[in-house]
Amino acid sequence: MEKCITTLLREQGFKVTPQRLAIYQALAATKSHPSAEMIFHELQPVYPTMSLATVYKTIEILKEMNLVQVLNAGEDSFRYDANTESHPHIRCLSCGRVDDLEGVDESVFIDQVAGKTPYRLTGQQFYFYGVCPACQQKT
Amino acid sequence: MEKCITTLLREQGFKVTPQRLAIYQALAATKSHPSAEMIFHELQPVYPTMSLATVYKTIEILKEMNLVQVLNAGEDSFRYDANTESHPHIRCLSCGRVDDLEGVDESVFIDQVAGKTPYRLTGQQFYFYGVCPACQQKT
DNA sequence: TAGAAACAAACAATTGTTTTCCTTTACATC
DNA sequence: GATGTAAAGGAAAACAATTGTTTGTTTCTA
Repeated sequence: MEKCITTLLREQGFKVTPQRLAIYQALAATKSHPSAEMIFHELQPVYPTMSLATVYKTIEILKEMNLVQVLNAGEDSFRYDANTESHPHIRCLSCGRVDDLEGVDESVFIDQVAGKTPYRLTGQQFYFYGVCPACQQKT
Repeated sequence: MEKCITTLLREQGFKVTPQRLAIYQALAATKSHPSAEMIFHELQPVYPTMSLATVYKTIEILKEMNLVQVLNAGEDSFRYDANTESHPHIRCLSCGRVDDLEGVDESVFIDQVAGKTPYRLTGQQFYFYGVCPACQQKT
């Protein structure tokens, strides 16, 4: 995996730097869909000189290379996902966590839409909102 | 319709002002899902003293009263819709317009998700992306 | 290992949105 | 209809997320 991203960066003419590897690996290693801020704080202890701007710029590159997708789950900041496959997400309105929705087949729904709209479809994002199991217990 | 929103405002203890009526009606009269900025510019000629802050404050109230819903179609600003029913939207990646998706039945998909997730579902947003008919012709 | 190209970090600028604070307005009561 | 008061409007400043710009540093080729 590390070899992969290293190679990919080189192929696209980007330099391979520890910061870029760290940011990508932080994203690839979690399912928590962190924001730029969250990545920054996670890496801060290991890379004390890392700046938020570097996180944003690296994500920009990863986005360009199709190694991350951007989520916009109705919050005031973006979240990022190293799983670039289109898949639905769900956000807990109580604690704010964002999870993948597993085992859901969206293709039928997408096909239906593709057949009905005059647009030429290129992608989609599905966001569900609710209360996660942990927060349900709290109440 | 106008009587309706006037009454609703009063019932909730809000004052009825020309600005509030104008903002709600601008939203109710269009299917273009305008942003705060767009509403502001539309009303500017009629209410020269109207400020962007008033637009935001009024939208906040309308949101609270469930008279508008907020869209977050992956742009850098929010859009608003006086149709508060949950329904899928599609955005043109070329010109930026946001349309409703008509005649699409999302209930089967939602039911599927409700059955699979441990979350207690409260809502959802579906965003599709593509190229609108007008922009397809341009290319 | 030298040197050019690309980079990271600090800092500043932008942009959408919210807050502040003072003036004006809506509206219940007289 | 006049009036008092709480709420609303407006301008500007504040804010927060993100994006440029600059400058010294690092990577990697030759």
